[in-house]
Amino acid sequence: MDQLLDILKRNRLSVTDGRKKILEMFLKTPGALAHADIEKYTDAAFDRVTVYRTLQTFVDKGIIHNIPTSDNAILYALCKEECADGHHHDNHVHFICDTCGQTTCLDEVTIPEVKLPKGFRPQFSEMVVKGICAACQAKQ
Amino acid sequence: MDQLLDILKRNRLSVTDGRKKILEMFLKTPGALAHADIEKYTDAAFDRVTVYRTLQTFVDKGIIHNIPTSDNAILYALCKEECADGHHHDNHVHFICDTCGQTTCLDEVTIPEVKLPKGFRPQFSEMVVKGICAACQAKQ
DNA sequence: AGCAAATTTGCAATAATGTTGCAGGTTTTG
DNA sequence: CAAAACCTGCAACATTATTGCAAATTTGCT
Ligand SMILES: [Mn+2]
Ligand SMILES: [Mn+2]
Ligand SMILES: [Zn+2]
Ligand SMILES: [Zn+2]
Repeated sequence: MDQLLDILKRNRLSVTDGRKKILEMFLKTPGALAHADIEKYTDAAFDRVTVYRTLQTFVDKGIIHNIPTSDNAILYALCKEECADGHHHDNHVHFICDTCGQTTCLDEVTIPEVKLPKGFRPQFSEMVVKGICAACQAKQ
Repeated sequence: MDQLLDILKRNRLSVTDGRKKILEMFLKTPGALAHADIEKYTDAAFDRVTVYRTLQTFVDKGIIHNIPTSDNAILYALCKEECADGHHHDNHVHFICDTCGQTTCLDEVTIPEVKLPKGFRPQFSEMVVKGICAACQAKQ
């Protein structure tokens, strides 16, 4: 069975055109996507509201995770196998390229633990590194 | 001289009611603030636009820095002495409490370096830890 | 295939958030 | 104190996000 359908079925989601198209986009794209990217790619074939709801559904199901940023953009990227239904395990570093603007999941780079001041109990960490990505570096 | 005036003078900013009030709020607050917090605290005495512009000015001058989040809120917190005019040096970890919602600058906790895949050149890192803060832990 | 139930979508309305130009007001400079 | 520099508030506009509800689609079942 198609990977796309497999993911939707596994998460007990109805298979609809919008979900297929949006999920397809995530499977094809190496980096992260913002709401705006999806609207552009799908050529506004789906209502904005549908895109919002689809992204939220995918996050809830553990199909995609979001990436913290300092500006006001919410970015999303595909989760690996281990995430499921409300339990995310995306403890990898994210890289944002200053040159091309692309955000990459560095799945093989684990977020290091840090020693916190007395009394703080950590549960989950996020780390974003900015700089120049491998692709842009190679073009120099 | 008052700390408040000192900071404004040092950054060659006109001393206005709005800037005094907003800066005062940052000096008093242990955690981070969002635009909405400031509007609430100042009781809408200043126009929204003025608040936006004041925050932007403070960021430009290196008086405050912003903090990455996964949702759509931009948070701001005071910078330490070393930041100035467009050159931020806030390489500390931020902590977001799941219980009280407060975001804290852990100034003494430095963001660790990570080994990136071949070709990636890092320039700047951000790290956010979520969990239960010292204050909330103590109340248990 | 055909039908009923469950789910999803699009539309419209509304809210929240952020940006810009400009005239009038305030602060600074000397 | 006066002129210059700077800052603020208003209005208008733009973008982004949320909600309720009816129509459309998908699913589960015969
Ligand atoms: Mn990721
Ligand atoms: Mn900080
Ligand atoms: Zn790049
Ligand atoms: Zn707390």
